[in-house]
Amino acid sequence: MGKRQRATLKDVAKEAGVNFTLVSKFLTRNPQARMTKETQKRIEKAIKKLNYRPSSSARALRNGMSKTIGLLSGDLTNSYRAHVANIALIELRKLGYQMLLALSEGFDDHNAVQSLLARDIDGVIYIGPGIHDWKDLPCPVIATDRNVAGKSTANVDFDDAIKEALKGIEGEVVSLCFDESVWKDSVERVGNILGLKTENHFLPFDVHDRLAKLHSICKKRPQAILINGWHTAEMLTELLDSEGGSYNPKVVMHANCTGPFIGHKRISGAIYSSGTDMVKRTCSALVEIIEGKLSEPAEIKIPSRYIPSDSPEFSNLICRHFKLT
Amino acid sequence: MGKRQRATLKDVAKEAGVNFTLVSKFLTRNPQARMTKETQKRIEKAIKKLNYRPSSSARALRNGMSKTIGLLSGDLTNSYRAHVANIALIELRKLGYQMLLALSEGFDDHNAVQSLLARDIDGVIYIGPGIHDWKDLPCPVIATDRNVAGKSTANVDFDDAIKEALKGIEGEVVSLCFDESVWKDSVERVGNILGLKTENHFLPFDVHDRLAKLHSICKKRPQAILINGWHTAEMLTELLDSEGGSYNPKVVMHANCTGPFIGHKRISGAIYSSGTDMVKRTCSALVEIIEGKLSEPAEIKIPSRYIPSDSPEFSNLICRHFKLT
DNA sequence: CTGTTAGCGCTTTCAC
DNA sequence: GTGAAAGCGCTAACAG
Repeated sequence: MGKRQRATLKDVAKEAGVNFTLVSKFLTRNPQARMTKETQKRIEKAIKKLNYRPSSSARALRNGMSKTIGLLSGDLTNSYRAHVANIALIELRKLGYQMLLALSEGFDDHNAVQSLLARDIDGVIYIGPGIHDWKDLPCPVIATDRNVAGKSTANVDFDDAIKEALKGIEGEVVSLCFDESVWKDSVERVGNILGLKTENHFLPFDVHDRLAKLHSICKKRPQAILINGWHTAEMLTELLDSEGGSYNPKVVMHANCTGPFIGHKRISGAIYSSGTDMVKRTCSALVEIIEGKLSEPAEIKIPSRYIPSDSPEFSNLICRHFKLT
Repeated sequence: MGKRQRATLKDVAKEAGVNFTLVSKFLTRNPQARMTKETQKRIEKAIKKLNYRPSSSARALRNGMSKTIGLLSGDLTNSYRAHVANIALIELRKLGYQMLLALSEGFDDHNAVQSLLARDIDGVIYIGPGIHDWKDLPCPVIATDRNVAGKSTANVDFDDAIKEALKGIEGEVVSLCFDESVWKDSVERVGNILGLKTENHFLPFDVHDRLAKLHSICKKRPQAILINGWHTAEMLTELLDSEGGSYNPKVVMHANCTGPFIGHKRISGAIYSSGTDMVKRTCSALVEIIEGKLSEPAEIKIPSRYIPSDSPEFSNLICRHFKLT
């Protein structure tokens, strides 16, 4: 099966009684050929009649670009990633690009990268969990929440928000994040400026190990705990609860989404940045790079700010369902 | 910028000192050209050295197929769809196909269909919410949980399971589903066989309206309520709870996933079918159709069976996190 | 304003 | 065993 026999340019041209290149020029709005209204009409009619659609393969071959962007992601079962994919898809379509999906397996990007390279993608958005192969991708890449030499990034600018969050803190500050996040650098920078003792811990991916890590951190009783990663924030607040209120650090988390989790009394505030905005800007920056309007590597900064939990704005982040804001 | 300058067949051929068609034959394992080991070695080396990757656009153009399948889906924010997309992606890759994603907007498939058609996809998997344009897709299509004239489908075979679920029922049976589901037909068929009075109601998509619908149904006090759609099952059980136990119908729901919702005491049992299996078979059937190994339209039947809530097996379906089984 | 031509990278007969 | 040549559908220079 499968022999579509779609109409081609030549079919359309024959139908319209013109040369097929003229049809091409019509389609691409080539200014070199402003044909008579009469001709245009005929071409339009022929296109409609034959239900003609240009072959993207032929165009890709000819133009050297496929108007397709690869989303290199981890498991979509993770609702954060599903949201990102969703927004990216909509945004890319607006920009005239298709989205090809590829999933890393565990932390291994290798196969996913290969499957993307096998197609002639014009660029890659990286929201995967891995850290290796993707640096070698022979096309523009933009990654979120991580620093990568020579590649474009879209990172939240945490500095001012963290500074605000740490106001009034004088004791020890512990920060928690995954090791690819720019969060750690930000906490360090701000800690230096404020003259605070900060300590960063990378979170094990395994939930069991992570809980153990949280336990050991709580034992040291830091005055403030900064968390990048809402799942971990949930775990921490549950842990603090189970200890019965004897230890009450200032807990600040990063939120670029709404969720039920944020409602927890243990959280003193959120460092808020817009997840939707991040994805949108990631998409548009990538497209601009591809189209030569922006030079690579680009460094997109997503603004953030501190929202204390007693501010009315905070309640906007509380919502029964997880959702990027 | 984008000028990749990837190596082509000719580059490889020059490097290996052979004709470029020979390289092509090497790549495609063309039996017509079983070259000397020596030549093979040289070609292999050249490919590696130049980091050659075939141009999929050129191949697509030449071969008339792109080895790409479109997933026409609704919003991925819905975790059921995200799971399906996830599994489909993995499955399709195993089968040598890429996945292009397109999202319907609301119930409108139009733009999504167009964006898919614009690319030279070989086939479409339909898990969208819409009902219109997709019938006209000029390529093999397989849809899940709905009947469509002339197109392939992968539907759960509910009959036996429903028969089992209705054992012992003598009063009125009400069935609930979305209007595209094959669930309704199955309930009708089984009702006829068992000589039961069955009544089907289509569920409004809007949650508010749906709740009203459930209210009106409960007023009539049917002896059994069959639900296809776990979200609605949740709503119903909550509703029954709020009525304080005065009305206790036999509630049976369809489950092709695990979830916390199933734990509810109100549910007498689940009609179980494997969601993962459904997606996998959908993918492989579509690929077989595309490759001419299966004639279209294919009708895939996914088995199901009734699992009463007091059976030990039922507890396997109860899980904190939603997941396709 | 419209047509001619070359060629993107690849596969596939068909010769040698 | 290997190579020559045609052509998939399209675009863009270049002629007319």
